[in-house]
Amino acid sequence: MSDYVDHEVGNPIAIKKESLHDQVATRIRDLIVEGYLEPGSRIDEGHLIEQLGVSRTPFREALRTLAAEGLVMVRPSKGSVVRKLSPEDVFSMLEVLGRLEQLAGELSCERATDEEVEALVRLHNRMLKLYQKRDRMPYFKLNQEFHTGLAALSRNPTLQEMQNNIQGRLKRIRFIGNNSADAWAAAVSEHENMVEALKARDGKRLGGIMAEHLRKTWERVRDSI
Amino acid sequence: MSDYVDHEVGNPIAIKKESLHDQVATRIRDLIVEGYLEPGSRIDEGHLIEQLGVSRTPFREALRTLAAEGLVMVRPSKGSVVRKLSPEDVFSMLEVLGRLEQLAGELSCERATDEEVEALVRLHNRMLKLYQKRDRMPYFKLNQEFHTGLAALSRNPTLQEMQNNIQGRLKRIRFIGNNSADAWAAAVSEHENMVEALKARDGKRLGGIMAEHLRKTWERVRDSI
DNA sequence: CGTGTGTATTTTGTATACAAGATACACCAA
DNA sequence: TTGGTGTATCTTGTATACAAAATACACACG
Repeated sequence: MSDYVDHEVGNPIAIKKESLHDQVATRIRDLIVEGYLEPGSRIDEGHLIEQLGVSRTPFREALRTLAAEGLVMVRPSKGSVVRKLSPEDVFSMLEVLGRLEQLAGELSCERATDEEVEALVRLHNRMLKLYQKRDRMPYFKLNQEFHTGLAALSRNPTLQEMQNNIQGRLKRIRFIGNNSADAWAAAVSEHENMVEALKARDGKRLGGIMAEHLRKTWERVRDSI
Repeated sequence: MSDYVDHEVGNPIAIKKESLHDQVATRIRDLIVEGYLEPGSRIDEGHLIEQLGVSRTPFREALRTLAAEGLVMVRPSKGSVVRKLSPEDVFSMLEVLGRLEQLAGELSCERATDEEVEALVRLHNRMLKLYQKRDRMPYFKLNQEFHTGLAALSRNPTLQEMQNNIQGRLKRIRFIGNNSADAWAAAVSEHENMVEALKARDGKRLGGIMAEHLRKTWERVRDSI
């Protein structure tokens, strides 16, 4: 989740000291997303703390927050495993995510400033360029940013947090989900529609597009699970 | 969040050994909900571990999960505080919760068995009896159960998890928010409508009622924040 | 051979120790 | 008095030590 740790936001002077705990959590999150830690596999504490060069205390604390985020499972006295997502899990996440982004779409149209809308349009244009070059990885990253960005325009912190959480859990799946050329093209065209609706500030329409987009996302990833 | 800790569900033989960590987390959660730990106040580690009779290790792990759940804020090197909800926070949570329960309503009508529907109706009837006696506290508890129960009928674990998380954060607010007699009556009547729609398996209608119910909940609690 | 039982080894859970940082406070100077 | 500086004290962060499980494994017995 958004992990309520105060990071002195908006203070450029204060040097940010991230606790080992946080660093470790971020690190493991990455390891999971990038597939170095396989879903279902045990997390070898002894091995990892050696690799990371930290003691068990911050490491285990990190595991606890990752458990609360739903990325790992802690089995009492039996160690932790990277959580494995069943197709049903993924489906349920996309079902919820669809509604959340639908709401985000509706609210953004009401609450975003013109500047924010423009910024998102520019982001979209960068995505288009990447699509033309079929530059998958950077496209993927910007895509995440686009969805996060839209959620931010909703001015609803809870919505952002929940969206962020689900997105985090799905990242790995989508990361490997090498959707076909067709699917990619379809997704891009859906994004076109989003941007149009957002510019027109047509919340209902944008919401509908978001819901539909996520519904189709399921079809695009279902086979890669 | 649902705190991915394996509790050997569905195994009546295995004696459940809850780790200190989990017990402490539950305990602190209760302390927060019941108001023994005030929002905004610092969590005195030294004092609490003494009261609880545990060492710092499991205690601090518990704090981490509570932070991830959004109940506590950890300020690096400065200790933790019980998270304080601004009216905007509460509003944003209800905004999201409204959508989630709307979805829950829609899905339940499609996916619940007749038995499950009947069980929820019975729960509703018990609530009615409590309402007639104006027995606030037990009513409140059953109300939570009702909403949780409806979410369960959606067969969507992610939805249940998110709903549970938000409900947990709001518990304290709604707990103290002693709505007026009118407000209570209105809520009861809304519940009547829910049950009707559920029995008729009219998902769209139930969804609408849920969304509206949560919107009105905001009006019912806004002043008690 | 397979199965079970007891023991050794590893892993996990919790407590404690130590270090580093933050806070409180007293004392001095203007 | 007020403001600032240095020191003492208390809190927090991290590492380690110890205890309790769980797992692996070897050996005996059927």
